[in-house]
Amino acid sequence: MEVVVTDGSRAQAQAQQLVVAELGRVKELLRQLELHLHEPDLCRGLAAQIVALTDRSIGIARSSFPSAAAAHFADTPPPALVSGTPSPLSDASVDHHPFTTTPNPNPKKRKATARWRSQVRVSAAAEEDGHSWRKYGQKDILGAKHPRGYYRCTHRNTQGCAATKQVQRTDHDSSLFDVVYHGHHTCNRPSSSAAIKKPHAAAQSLLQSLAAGLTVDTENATDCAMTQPPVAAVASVSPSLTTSPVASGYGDWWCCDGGELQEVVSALAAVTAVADVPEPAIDADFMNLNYYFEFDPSFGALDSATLFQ
DNA sequence: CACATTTGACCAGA
DNA sequence: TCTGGTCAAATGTG
Repeated sequence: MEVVVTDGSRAQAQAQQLVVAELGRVKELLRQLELHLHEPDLCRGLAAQIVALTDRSIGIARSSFPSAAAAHFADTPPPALVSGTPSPLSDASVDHHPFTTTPNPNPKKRKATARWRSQVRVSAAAEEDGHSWRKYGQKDILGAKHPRGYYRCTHRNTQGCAATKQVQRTDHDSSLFDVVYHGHHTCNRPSSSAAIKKPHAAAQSLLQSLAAGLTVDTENATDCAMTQPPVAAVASVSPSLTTSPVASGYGDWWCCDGGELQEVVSALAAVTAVADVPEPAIDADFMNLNYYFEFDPSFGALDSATLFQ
């Protein structure tokens, strides 16, 4: 599919037709899905097509009607892999406090977590991520086949490390896990090499290294420059990236693969004060995994003009 | 004995 | 009122 842009209104009209056509196909696929609910394999295939079509439609809408699309998709949940079906990942309580580890006055009250988080989908074999975790809870999640496990860093008490993660088997493939990380590790890991043994750990390491020295050169971001996570900056350039082949955006959620992650980080490095962008341990798994980021609108704007000037 | 996991209860927010 | 995140006592493991 290709949209030839001649002028703004005409291009928008063409895009509108494309979106309508795509949504029509989505509707038809949903009808088929409804008719074949008793056939799991067929359902999975149809669901994958629906996700892919929806992805394209959103991309068209966002590139052609940026303001309207931003408003409409602002609360869209994160996408699943194109090859899979969506899982019920919760975006329940996004904490917008900075990286505080202040004592919690109320022991039963939810603690503040770091404001950035990333999500990776990993195979069972790659679930180990080089960090030491201690499980502190498990919950059955409404609509999900598998319970969600809650983990915090083993060094939480000894070193005050506030990193946590949630691990949940995906509905459509129990050999895959959705892993949502909250906060950064501030603990000293026993072995740094362990962190780069697994592909998504390499991405975590990359982003955390970047976060440590990141200073975004915008007026609005100076207040939290020292601790501003790269994911926020990634999200803040979404208007450009969604119209380029670099990464796909879903409102306040982002998706890219390992190769795209490198491009995003490189683009960030060009407009930030990061002296050296670390080189992650790249392998085939790293490149093939999808990484999801959350957009935090409380961060200052770093627009496309700034990034690609 | 120290540390990790399990699991029911509690709590905040939607 | 319901749901998801966390706590903490009980239990398991080496």
